[in-house]
Amino acid sequence: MAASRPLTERLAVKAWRAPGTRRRIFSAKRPNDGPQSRQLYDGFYTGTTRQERGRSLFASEFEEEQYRLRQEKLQRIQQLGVEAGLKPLEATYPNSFRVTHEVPAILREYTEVSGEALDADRVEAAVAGRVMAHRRQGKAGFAVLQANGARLQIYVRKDDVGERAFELYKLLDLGDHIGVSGYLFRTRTGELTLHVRELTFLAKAMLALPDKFHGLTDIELRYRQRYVDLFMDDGEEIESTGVSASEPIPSDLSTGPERSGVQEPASLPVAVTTPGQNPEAIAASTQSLKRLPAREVFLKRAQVLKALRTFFDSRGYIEVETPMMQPVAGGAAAKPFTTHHNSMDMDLFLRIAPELYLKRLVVGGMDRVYEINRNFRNEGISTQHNPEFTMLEFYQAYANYHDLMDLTEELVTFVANEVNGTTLIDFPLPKGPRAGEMVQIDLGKWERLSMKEAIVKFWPEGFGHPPAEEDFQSEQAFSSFLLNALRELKSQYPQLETPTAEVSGVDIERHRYRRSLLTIFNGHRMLLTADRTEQVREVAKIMNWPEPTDKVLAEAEPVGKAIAGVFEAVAEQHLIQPTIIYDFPLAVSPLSKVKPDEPDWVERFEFYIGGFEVGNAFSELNDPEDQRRRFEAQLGERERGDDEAHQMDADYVRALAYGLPPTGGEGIGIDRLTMLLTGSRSIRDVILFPLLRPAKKPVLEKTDETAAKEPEQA
RNA sequence: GGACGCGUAGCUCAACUGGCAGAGCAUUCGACUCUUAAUCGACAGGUUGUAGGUUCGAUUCCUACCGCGUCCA
Repeated sequence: MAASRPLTERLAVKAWRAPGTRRRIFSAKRPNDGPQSRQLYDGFYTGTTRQERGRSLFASEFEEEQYRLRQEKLQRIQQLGVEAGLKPLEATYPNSFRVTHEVPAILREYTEVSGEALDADRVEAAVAGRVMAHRRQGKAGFAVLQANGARLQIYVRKDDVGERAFELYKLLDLGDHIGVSGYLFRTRTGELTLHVRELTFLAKAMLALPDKFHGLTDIELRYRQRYVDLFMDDGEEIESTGVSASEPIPSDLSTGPERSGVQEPASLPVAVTTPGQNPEAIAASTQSLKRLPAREVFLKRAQVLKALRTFFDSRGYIEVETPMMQPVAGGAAAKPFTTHHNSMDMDLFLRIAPELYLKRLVVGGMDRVYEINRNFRNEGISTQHNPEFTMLEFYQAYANYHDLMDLTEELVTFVANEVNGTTLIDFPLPKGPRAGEMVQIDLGKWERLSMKEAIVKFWPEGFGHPPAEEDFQSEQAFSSFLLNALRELKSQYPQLETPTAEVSGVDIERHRYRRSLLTIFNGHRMLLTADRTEQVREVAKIMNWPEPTDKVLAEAEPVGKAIAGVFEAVAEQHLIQPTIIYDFPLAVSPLSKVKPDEPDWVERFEFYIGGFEVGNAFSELNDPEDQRRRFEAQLGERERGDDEAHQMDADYVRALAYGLPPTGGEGIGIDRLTMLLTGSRSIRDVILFPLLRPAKKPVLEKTDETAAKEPEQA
């Protein structure tokens, strides 16, 4: 059958590119149409309605042409099938195919069996899969079938399958699904191959597969068309950051002797293949320097979930499901998504955390509960943030945060061993001054630091002395301390207020780091209470800033917020090996129980791995009066403009009034944990369908009517 | 929200200082009964993300916008 003339000749109309797309599309809604082009355009799909034209979209004429050609092939496949006695639909889209072996099972079972053994004792098999390679060689050919993530070569010879089946074989395209039966053998080069005797067509790929060697490398396309990514992606070498990996961070950023990450040998290929390791271990470590194929990542994700359930189920926890739509979005500091229930005429929020419901269950006598489910936060998107993400939360009555620290270490170690068979991971740091650097992390080795200790330990050089215990004691003390730090920095580093884009002759990374610290130490965060007017003025003077306005002066923050902010600025990025940071300021912890002897601090910890927060836990506040007061304080924060401040939840206070036993509770970000266990640099790599802006280019959606008509027009 | 980078054929990538937009894979046609990123021969495939500007001339320079990425906030 002759290829038809290019569509352009027939249609005399040019495709245009929709704004913001890389592809040319046909659409009835073409902007800026002149009368002439509109006329031509209207003639494009004769006999179809305007609406249908609007939906009849291909990436290009080329793709449309190809789609049509494959429809013609499908017709011929149908003919072949009908000649062989099949009904038309059985020939093109049969309902099933009975396999005797799964491809991965065949590979497992016969990988060690020699060609001679296979010839002597023939193994018959029927398998099915997607055609991923198609090599014709005159009256024979090899193809590669992929199923369940495994690939098996097949050998098709005209003499063996007959004229009709070989015609069918010639009509196959990459991406088609077929079933084959025959016997196993080894080729001259030793590859396990199925010698085909019968060939059954199962389904057609109407669109072209990506480059067979490179696959999809366009990150956007991998996320948007995950269905392609999943069967095409076979991983890739992680770009070598070997040079920066072995370089320590600039010396004036590393203060103490405790930069454990720096002193670790970088996990270069050379480093992992130390003598004495068995071959599998070497292979495994070498492999881990490759990005895992998408499919593998999501298989591991499933194993993570399974391991978590095993862990909790075996400890007497009950898995529960609590509302995702909540009248009050509580349990965390975050902006919620809003939705509306029509028949009840009621606004609802997608939950930002299950916390308050789970604690209600503990009130109800479910002493150990856990939930693994989605949370939704209406915030920015980054390599560690997706608007919907999966959270594990668990609560245990009669436990406190010390118990949970032990449990956390046990849990992470257990999951790592279940999923990877080891607690060692090679992980590309996703952010901070060492972003992109490969580090080796041992998920079985944990360090514990109080927040105060962490601030002292990671206090940067050039900012004066780190805070002393008494500096944390009062607002006044911490405020003066920060002020001195600022003075010190300014005296040591006069370029401080120069914008990063304008500095010259200094290390940009170092400069950026100082600037980012500055944002923590500066203006509004220095305003620890409303009565800081003089200090703010002094800061402004040091920094050559304009005289603070009343608005700035009014934006006072509690000292606890400033301490937590300083912790994030100086310490978080250094917490690469698993680290528990415990004892948080009360001001940032509206649901935690205070420490009995330090009323401004609460029994709470977060744990950090790879430079970011993975989990958060505390001894739960169970005094309803105290809880009510804290909600009210949060309302005050909210009125001051903090729309992440916690909302009042009167029913939760009521639940507490029935009596919550002393309880420890914890939340763990499953996506982030999965990132660590799969070596993924972005949260989008561990979420099947991460949120993206809708593509302007619609994915294929062609009406049957137009599709059927066109060949006839040719 | 800011800074930087990217956007060229279905896919993966070229195109020097502004000078005729090119290759591989895939597709189409042909050859080949042990190939494996098969090979060999031929054809076809493009409004260089969009809109404007500078220029004799723009994929290249400038502006705005769209999308994505990275870092920062």
